[in-house]
This record gives sequence, structure tokens and C-alpha cells, in this order.
Amino acid sequence: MERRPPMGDRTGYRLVKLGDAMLSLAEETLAPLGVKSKHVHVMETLLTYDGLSQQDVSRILGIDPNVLVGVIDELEDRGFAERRRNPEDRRRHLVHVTDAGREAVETSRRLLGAAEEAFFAVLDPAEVDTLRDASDRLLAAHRPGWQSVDC
Amino acid sequence: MERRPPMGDRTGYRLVKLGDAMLSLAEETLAPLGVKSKHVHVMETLLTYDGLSQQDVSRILGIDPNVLVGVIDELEDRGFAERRRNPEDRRRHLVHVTDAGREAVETSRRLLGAAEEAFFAVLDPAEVDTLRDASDRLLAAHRPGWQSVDC
DNA sequence: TATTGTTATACTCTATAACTATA
DNA sequence: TATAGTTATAGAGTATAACAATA
Repeated sequence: MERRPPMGDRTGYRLVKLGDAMLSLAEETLAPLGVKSKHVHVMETLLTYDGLSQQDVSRILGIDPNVLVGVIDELEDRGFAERRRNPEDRRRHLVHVTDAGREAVETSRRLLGAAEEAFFAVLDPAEVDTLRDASDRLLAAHRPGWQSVDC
Repeated sequence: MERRPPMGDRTGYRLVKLGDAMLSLAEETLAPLGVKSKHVHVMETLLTYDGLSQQDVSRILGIDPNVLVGVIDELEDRGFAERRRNPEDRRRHLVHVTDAGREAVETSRRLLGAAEEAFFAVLDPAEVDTLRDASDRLLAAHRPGWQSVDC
């Protein structure tokens, strides 16, 4: 007999499941690069802003500083980043993204772009626009720190 | 200085964050009832279909049978469900939702409905419809077993 | 004294496999 | 032998607090 979860009608339930699906898509897409999405997020952030401390990165991404330690350890293991002491404040690290790391980020952009394009192919372009726009406004309204963080 | 995560432009990243936000909304809304969303999901499923075994429930909801054991233990602790042996196959349990459980489910529907209405208030009704419809089609296309499971 | 990065700890989730009782 | 429910165990993720080096 064919049965389905009765909460499937609820928009919120669908969006939770859709979020899961998008995360799985990202992780599966990035697996061949030997990294998870959080590694790419950290590298993207480091490449966008100059001279960030680990604290800055953790504030921008909303991940705990103690978690960031492990992520950067793993980036160093893969040769994608290097910790350098900040000479102006020797408590801080300036985390440098290597050429290999930059290349990995560029590949990840290409792979994720293609994966998402395929994923959203079942929708009209106008629907994808609405998804982009509506999710942005919902997060701006309900997630403090979604748009920008002071640091 | 004001800084934001550079991946915030990616639709997939937004939908992951939106899924997180929706899950938090549900858990915070249900907290006063002393249950998490998974407990409500199990009760909703039991109330919708008669005579389900725990295996059936775990197939419909996509949660592992060993996890379901703990969820039903907790529902019994709160007086929301009772395990009864199936006399036709004494290996199986018929899980019965008590009156208190049924009442909790009804309250949860009311609370979640109100919480979602407030959450989506920043959108036009047409945008909410698109969100509902697009998420359904994306899940149908990419999540095997989203629509229905055989059991 | 306060802050940055790090380590230690505990708690939750999840996934796998082993075990029991029934069939 | 196979299945339903249960238990045991290990791994990942997360959150909190303590700690060393530096300011």
C-alpha cells in the first residue's frame, strides 16, 4: 500500500526537506574535491576579505571559533591554506589561501553552479527567481546577521 | 566594518539556511508542548494510517527503526502513546496514540500554523504558493520516496 | 585584565551491527 | 531461516568551559 508522511502538506516541512536536499547536493558535488561545503565557505570568505582573523571568519559565517580550528587544520592538511602569525598582533592568525586552495574554490564554483542548474531544471526560470528572492527576504526578516555582520 | 558571507548569493546556500530557520521555528514552537517535531511526525503518521508497525512508520518517515524506539519511548513517557502487541503477529507492536497525544497533535497543528503564517508574512501570498509548489516539485524530482512509500 | 586561538569535555544525532523473541 | 523490535557501539557535529600566549 502506498503511504506518505501526512505533514508533507506543510510548507515548513517541505522547506526543511528541501534544505536537506540542497545540502546533500552540495556535499556530494564537492566530495570529489576532498572537501565539505564548510571548507569552501571558509576559503570563499578569506578570498573575499583581506586580513581576516579566525574570529572574524567565525563571526561572518556564524560558526564557532573552536570549530574553525578543525576546518583550517583540514585545509592546511590538503594544502589549501596556511596559518601565518599577524605581526601587528601576535595573538591572531592571518589565514592565507594557497594557489591550490584558490583553484579548488574556482572548481567548486563551477561544479556547484552546474549541479544547481540541473537541480532546478524542473522549475520555470521565474520560479527559481522567486525562490532566490523570497528566501533572501525571509532570511533577512528572521535571521539576524544574515545580511552582514560587524567585524 | 560590515561583512557578509560571499556564498549568500547562491540559491542553494539560501535554501539550506532557510531550511535551518524553518526547523528552528518548528522546534521552538513545539518546545512548550514538551516534544520535538519528530514526535509530532510520528503521532501524525500513526493517526493518519491504522495498524502501522514501527517498521512501517520508519519507512514512511525515513527514520531508522532504532531511532523510532527512542521516539516512542519518549512518547510513552509523556503519556502520548502506548505500545500494544499485535495479536496476529506477536513480533510487531501496534502503537496507539492516547487522547492526550491526539490533543497534543491538535495543539501542534494550531501552533505551527500560526508560527508559519507569521513567518511568511513578509511575502506576498502568491510567493508563498510558489514556494509550496516549487518545493514539492523539486522534492518529487530529487527525493525518491518523497511522495509515497510502499508498506 | 581582556582577547585569540586552542584544547577538553559533554551531549546530541546518526549509522551499523548484534541480540531476542517470534514467525 | 527470516523478520520486528531492541540494544550496544562508534562516529560526526555542536556547545561550553578552561587554558596558554599575547595584548
